[in-house]
Amino acid sequence: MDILHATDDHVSAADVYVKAHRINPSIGLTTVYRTLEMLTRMGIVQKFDFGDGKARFELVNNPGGKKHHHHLICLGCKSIVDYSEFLEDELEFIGKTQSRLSKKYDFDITDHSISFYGLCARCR
Amino acid sequence: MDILHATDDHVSAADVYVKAHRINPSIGLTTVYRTLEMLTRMGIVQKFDFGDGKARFELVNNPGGKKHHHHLICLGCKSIVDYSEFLEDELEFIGKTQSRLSKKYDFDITDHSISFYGLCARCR
DNA sequence: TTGATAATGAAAATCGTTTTCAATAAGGAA
DNA sequence: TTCCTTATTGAAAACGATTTTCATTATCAA
Repeated sequence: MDILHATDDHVSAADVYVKAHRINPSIGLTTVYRTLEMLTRMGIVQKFDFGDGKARFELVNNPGGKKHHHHLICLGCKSIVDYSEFLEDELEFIGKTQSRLSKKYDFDITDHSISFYGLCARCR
Repeated sequence: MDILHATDDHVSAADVYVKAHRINPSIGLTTVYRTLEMLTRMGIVQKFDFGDGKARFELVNNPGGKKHHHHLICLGCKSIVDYSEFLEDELEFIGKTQSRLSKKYDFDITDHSISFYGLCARCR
């Protein structure tokens, strides 16, 4: 958790492993996977899938830090930008849509994600 | 493409392979992957990642069929519901947000995806 | 018909992730 | 403390989706 806390990035299991291993070389990759899975199940960590074959992890509500946000994904270099602006509009739209969908499809909706895809300045 | 056209589902490469193989047993899995990748690059097929480890494919603008839609994903059984209702609200919200994000982050945004997560009736 | 190039499938390689398993650590009861 | 049961750990193996390699087969223009 210190490691997750110390970085803004969306880290992969391997990223965490490298950092953890640097601190304590006796830590194995398996433990990193197990711990990330547990933290995810506990709701402390959120697991993302950006489609590049490896999962990314991020602390939920990194205290004093990250809050609700979404992603802007560059299809060129696969870089990811977090954004958390314009959430008022989102709140309104999502709230409305979610309640309509819940009703119509009899789903108990607990979460959502919005991603925008495109090309960043460097990849254009 | 006939195979993709004949199903509403989000099929995996293996799904396509099984169906293709049934029609012509000389078709290999490699070719299925290669073809799906090509169609995706051509913009004819869209590749999705629902976080269950395998990619799903779907025809873009399945003529007379699928149009712009998003997904409702059950965290229990991993089933996926397409929805294409309430797009007027979405259009407004997405359009506004997209143009703001484009400007702020200097991104050339070409696409977006919205996913809702929760539990379907059977998994509750 | 020929020859160069493209497309194909089988098998091997890759890579992220999960499982197995033997070794070690923890923790409670005696 | 000592003993015993259970939990945690990491290395190595297994796994599964996808990609790469490579030799074979099609394609097609000259």
